[in-house]
Amino acid sequence: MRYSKMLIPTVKEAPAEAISPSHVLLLRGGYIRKLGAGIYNYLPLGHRVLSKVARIVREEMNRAGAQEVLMPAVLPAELWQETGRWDAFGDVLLRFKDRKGTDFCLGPTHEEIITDMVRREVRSYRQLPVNLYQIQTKFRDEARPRGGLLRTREFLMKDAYSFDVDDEGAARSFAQMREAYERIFTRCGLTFRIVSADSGAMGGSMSAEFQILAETGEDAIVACDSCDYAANVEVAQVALPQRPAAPATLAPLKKVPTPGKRTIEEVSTFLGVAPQKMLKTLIYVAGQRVVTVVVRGDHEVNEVKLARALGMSEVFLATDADVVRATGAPVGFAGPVGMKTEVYADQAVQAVFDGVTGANEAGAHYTGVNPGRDFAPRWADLRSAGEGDPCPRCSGHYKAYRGIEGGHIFILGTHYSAKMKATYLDAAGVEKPIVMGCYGIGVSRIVAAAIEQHHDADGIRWPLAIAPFEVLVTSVGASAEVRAASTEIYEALSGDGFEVLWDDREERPGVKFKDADLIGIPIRVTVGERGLKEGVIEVKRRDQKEAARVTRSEAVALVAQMVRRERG
RNA sequence: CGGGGCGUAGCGCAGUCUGGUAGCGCACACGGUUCGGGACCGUGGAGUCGGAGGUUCAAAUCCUCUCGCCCCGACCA
Repeated sequence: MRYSKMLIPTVKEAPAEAISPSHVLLLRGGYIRKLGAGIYNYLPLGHRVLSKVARIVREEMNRAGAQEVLMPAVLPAELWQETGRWDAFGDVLLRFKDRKGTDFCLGPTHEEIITDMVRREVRSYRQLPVNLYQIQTKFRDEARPRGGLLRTREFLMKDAYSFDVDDEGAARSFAQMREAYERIFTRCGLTFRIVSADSGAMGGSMSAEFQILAETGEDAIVACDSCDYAANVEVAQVALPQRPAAPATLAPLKKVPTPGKRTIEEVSTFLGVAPQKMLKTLIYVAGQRVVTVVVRGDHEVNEVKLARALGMSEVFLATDADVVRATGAPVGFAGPVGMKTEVYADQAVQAVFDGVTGANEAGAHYTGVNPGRDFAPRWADLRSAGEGDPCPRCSGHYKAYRGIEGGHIFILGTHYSAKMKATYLDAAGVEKPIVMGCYGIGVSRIVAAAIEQHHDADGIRWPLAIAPFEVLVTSVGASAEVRAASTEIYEALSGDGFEVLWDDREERPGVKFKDADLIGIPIRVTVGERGLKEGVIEVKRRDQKEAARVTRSEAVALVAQMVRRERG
C-alpha cells in the first residue's frame, strides 16, 4: 500500500481530552476519531489493527473447536425479561421501541440470545458439547466511558458460550478456552496474567480474568512471587499472618479525649499510635442489616469479600445519618466496643493487642482495646490484598500490579439454562439443564491495551502480529535511484506476502520519520540517496535505536527473516 | 449519580473578570526558496464564539435555561 494513497491523518497535537497514552497515540496516529462519548470511528489504520486482533481471536477459537455464529445487535426485550435482566441491567442497557411500541435493546452481551438459539435446536446429549462464538459490536451505556478505546460504550467483543451435559464437561470446555486465550494473548504480543476474579452478580464458579499488565490499568491485581496464584484484589485471599504472642499483661480499656480527630491519620498522630494498632471501624448497610466492620488501621475493607461473607450480592457504606443512628456518634468515632449491631472483623485484627478505636462518642476514642476481651466479632477475610501480603497457597508474598481486563472466562452453570428451559435428554431419557460457560474478549480494548503496554515518547511500538503493516518502506529524497530502489524492495516484499506500507509521499525526511515513529510499524526500511551512494539500505526496528546497514539484495532477505521470526 | 472543569476556524489556545463588532500557533490552498528527524518567506481561504431566551444603543463577554464533552469518585453481566 502506498502511503500517499492512504488516509492516515496524523496530527502533532492531540485533543486536550485525551489523557491516556493509547488514546493520545491512536488519535495522533490517525487510527481513530471520536464521534461521541465512548463512540469512535476506526480509520483505515485502526480498522486494520482491529481486524488483525479479530483474526487471531478467530483462528484460535476455531482451533479450539468453537464455531462462529452471528447474533443480532438489536435484541427483543422478551428474552431479557425471561431471565429478569431487562430490569436487572439498569441504565447500562440501551433501550428503545420500534414503530409498534415493542421494547428492544442494543445487545451488551448475548447469554439470553445464545441460550434461546441452543434451546430451540438442541434436544439430545448427542448434540453436546458445543461451543459457539461471535465477534460482534456490543453496546453498554457506561456511566463513564474513558481512556479512548479502553472503556467505550460501543465496542467490538468476541463472546463465546459453551454448552455441556454436566459440570465435568463444562470444566473441560473452560480449560480449552483458557488455553485458547493464552494463545491469543501471547500471539498478540501482550504481557498478561491470568487471575482469579469475581464473577459478578449473575456469575457462577471458576472465574478467571486475562489481565494485560499496564501502569494505567483500571484493575488492581496481586500475584504471588513464588507460586502461580494471582487474583484481582476484589477477590484475592489473604493468608492469616503469624500471630504474635500476646503480651503478658494487656492494657486496660481506657477512654481518652480526641476532640475533632476523626481519621486514622489524625488519631494516630494525635495519640502517637501507629496505624497498625488502630482498629478502623466502618458501618455498612446490607439489605435490611446494618453491620459494623473492623479492619486494621492500615488496611482497606474489601466490599466484594464483605458482601460474600454476609451472603449478600452487594453492600453499601452507610450514610452519615445512618452512622449517627448506629453508633450514637458522628462519623469518625465509631468502634466495635459496646456496638449494638452485628460486628464483623477482618482476621488480621486478631493480631492487634492494646489497640485504639472510636468510643462511639463524639471526641473520644478507646485505648487498650483487645478483641475477644472487649468485643466479640465474627471473623472473616474482609480486607483487600496488597503488595507484600502473604500468599494463601504457599509461603510466598504478593506483588501488586495494575492490569487491563482483556478477557474474562467463567462457568455459568445452569443459571441461564434453568431459567430459559434450555434442556437436553440424557442417555437415560431424563431431561436435564445444559451446563454453560461464557468467555469474552474485548477485541477493541486489546488494541488500546497493546499500546498502553507498547509505546514510547515518539509513538506506538506495535507487536508485529497486530501492527497495521509489518514493514514500512521510507523513501528519502525524490531521485530516480531512490524511487527505483524503493519500488524494487516494496514489490519484492509485497510479492512475498508481507504487509508493506510504502511512504512514497513528497515530504521532507523529518516529517516521514516522525510519522513513522508515531504510527509505529515494527520494521522500517529506509531507502535514501545518502545510503544508496554507498550501496546501503537501512533496516531498523521500531523498538531499537540502531539501524542495520545492508546491501539492496540483503535488505529483502533480512526483513523477511525478521518478520517471519515474529509472526508467531 | 456526587465533585471539579471545559465548549471561540480541522487541532491547540488567547480574548470573558472590566460589554464596543474575533485573534495567535499548527494544519489547509497558491507562489518561491529548501530537503536525513515535524523547514523558511510571502499571499490566501476558513469561525451561526455549543444552543435557546433575556438585559443593553451594543453580548464571545452579563443573567436564566439547555445540550455536549473531559477529569476524579461511585458504578462496571
